[in-house]
Amino acid sequence: MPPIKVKMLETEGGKGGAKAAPSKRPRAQTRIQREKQEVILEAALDVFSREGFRGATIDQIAEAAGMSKPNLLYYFPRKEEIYQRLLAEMLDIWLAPLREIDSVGDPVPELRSYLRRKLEMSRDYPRQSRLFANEMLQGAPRVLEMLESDLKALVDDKAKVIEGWMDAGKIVRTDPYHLIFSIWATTQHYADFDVQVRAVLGKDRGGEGRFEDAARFLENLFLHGLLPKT
Amino acid sequence: MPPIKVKMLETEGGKGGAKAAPSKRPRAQTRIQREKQEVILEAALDVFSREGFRGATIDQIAEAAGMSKPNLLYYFPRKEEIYQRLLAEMLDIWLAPLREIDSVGDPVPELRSYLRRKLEMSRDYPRQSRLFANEMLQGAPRVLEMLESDLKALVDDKAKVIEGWMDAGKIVRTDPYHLIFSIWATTQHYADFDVQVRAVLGKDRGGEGRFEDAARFLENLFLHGLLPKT
DNA sequence: TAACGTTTTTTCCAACTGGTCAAATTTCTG
DNA sequence: CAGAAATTTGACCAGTTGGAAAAAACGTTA
Repeated sequence: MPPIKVKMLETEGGKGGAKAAPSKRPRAQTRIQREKQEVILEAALDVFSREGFRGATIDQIAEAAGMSKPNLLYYFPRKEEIYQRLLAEMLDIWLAPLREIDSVGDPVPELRSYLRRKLEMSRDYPRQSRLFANEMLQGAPRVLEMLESDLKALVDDKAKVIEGWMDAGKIVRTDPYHLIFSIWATTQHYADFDVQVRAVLGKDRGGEGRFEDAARFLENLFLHGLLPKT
Repeated sequence: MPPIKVKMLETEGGKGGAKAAPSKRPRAQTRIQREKQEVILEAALDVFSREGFRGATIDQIAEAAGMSKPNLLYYFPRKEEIYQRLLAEMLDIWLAPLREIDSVGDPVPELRSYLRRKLEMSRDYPRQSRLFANEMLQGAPRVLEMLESDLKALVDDKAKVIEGWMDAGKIVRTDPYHLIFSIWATTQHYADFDVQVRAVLGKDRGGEGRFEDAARFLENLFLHGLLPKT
């Protein structure tokens, strides 16, 4: 499956320093270039995921990256470019777990591992989750197209897989789309609403253990629900 | 229970036009004052819920409210004030459903109606939900305190109610906190990630009917889970 | 080490930002 | 209707913003 594309403004394919060498010949990327770009993206993820696109400033990002604003702009000539790059990178890893859902597998281990993987993503990549959430809140101006095409296609596909499980009587007949939504919602909640979760759980239960608790809870919820088996 | 307080910068208690009448006597609010403030808050909700605090500009809000920037500032001298007012108003209605959960009731209708009410809020007040989500993504700088005190207390209380149900064998023994989180997450998802939901469901299923479908699905999920009763 | 390409810094700019202020206009009240 | 109070407007301001330009500093390699 091809990597997800956010309409990108030609992110400086590798001219060797954005503004240099007009039409001479595309040089390979320097070590410094790779490193600094990494640092910048890292810092930008921090800022964008907190403030959203409009709320974030190049100065903030530059400061977080430990360099001057013009220096940063040397590597990424536009704010928009950094953001879109992060978004695209993000969407790719973010949807990987869903892609892995396999029709041949049994639903129980399959769903269980999907839940777990999504929860692990929330634990290990919370900023990416928040970046995406921010974009959604703004109405997804930059990814709407891809949601309607790529994402929809992917979910349609997996919904069919789930329906297959229902046909085989392996799981209860229900709406596969809303099932997927609820898995997204419950797992991403731990990244996007992390502050709230910690605040409510309090000092004692708000530590790393919360993810284990959440995993156990969600597994039970999705498999058995709340009512005792009569 | 007292209304939730966000530390507010004295939102102009009613001096009758923010800058007027220094120390004369607090006049009652004019009709125009009430009306315009309403219009402004309405417009501000639109903008803040999309762009977040930093991303929103007074100009945008003024334009959406159909007035000039200085005119808007006549009613709310600070951007921060508008935002905090919205936040406080919002938290109050937002938590109402949770407050209503009753210990004497039976868990099934009680949880069912909580789910429904929360989902209705997502349908009827999506902007408020997104406003709150935006605040959470930013790390809840303005409401963290109240989350740690008021909200925690409220959830602690309701968690006890739920535990009572477990003790009585009415529902399966599980973590009441994560149960509440998952109800929040699943229901608010339909407001916060509305674009995504619509995009994935497509034109045909993305209409208003999606809330009925979601309600049915969530009810089943929370009560019975996915595995067929053996 | 000289020459060249890369990286960084300094300076600058026009547009936008939140907000002020006084004057002009409108609305209300007696 | 007159006068006072409330509302609206236009001009303005200092600080911030995204970004351009050019020069200075640095690194590499012939």
